[in-house]
Amino acid sequence: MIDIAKRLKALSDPTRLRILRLLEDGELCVCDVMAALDLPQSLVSRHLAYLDKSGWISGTRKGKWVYYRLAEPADPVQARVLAALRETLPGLATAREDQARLCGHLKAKTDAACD
Amino acid sequence: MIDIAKRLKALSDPTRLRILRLLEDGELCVCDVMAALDLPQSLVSRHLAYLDKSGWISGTRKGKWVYYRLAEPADPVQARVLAALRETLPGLATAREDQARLCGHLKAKTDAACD
DNA sequence: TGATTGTATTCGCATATGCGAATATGTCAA
DNA sequence: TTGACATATTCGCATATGCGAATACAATCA
Repeated sequence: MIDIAKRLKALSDPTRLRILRLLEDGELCVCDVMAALDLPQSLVSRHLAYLDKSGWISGTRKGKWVYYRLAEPADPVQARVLAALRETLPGLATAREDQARLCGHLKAKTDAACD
Repeated sequence: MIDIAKRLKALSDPTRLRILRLLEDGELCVCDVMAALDLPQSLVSRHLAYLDKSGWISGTRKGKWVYYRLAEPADPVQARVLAALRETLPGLATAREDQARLCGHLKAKTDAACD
């Protein structure tokens, strides 16, 4: 019971929901998330660490960068909640703004297209 | 985003998950919940008020008693999370202990059978 | 090696949260 | 009305949380 509560507690913050939303489209490094959310580095790093510790995402270092991606759900609650978020978050205004900022950032960085 | 976060925050506490679990089987008054959880009245009342305000349950007064039941889900996230909890919580040891205490309490109170 | 860039952690402080104890409110019955 | 009972709220305090600023750590490159 405590475990489930702790895992859900990680989602009780808008910033962390925004991060999960972003990672639904694929892995991102910390600086990408910073740009998308327009938040300072230490804050983003802490939120990522929180999501990591609570089992929602996992990060792997590649050179100087640490890339975070969604983790494999560890139990049915987590899997279902993820599905529910996937269904609902993209429609929210905040999520679309984040997406737009991320898009601009990635374009400037890699000159790649974005959706 | 904030709304979803707030709603999920209500689930970030083991006691409130235990309450939701109990109410999955039907409505209960505050004193029933107290007996099932073996927790003091003011604490139980506050947790119930929290779940009520955040849209997970709703209470109606019947004479001296206030009966709480699960609320109708207000959005897909809530509906899916509820389904996930329904699937997972009953298997946990804490939930079964709560259930046993509730059973004893109801038996003493109404002399009815319990499952 | 030192410098630079990306990320993580620590520190300090303001604010939020959780809880028991006490008190208030609400309802009914006599 | 008063008293008894069920529930809600308030108060006070200890603990937890969130955040910016600063600092530490890690990896790459000159």
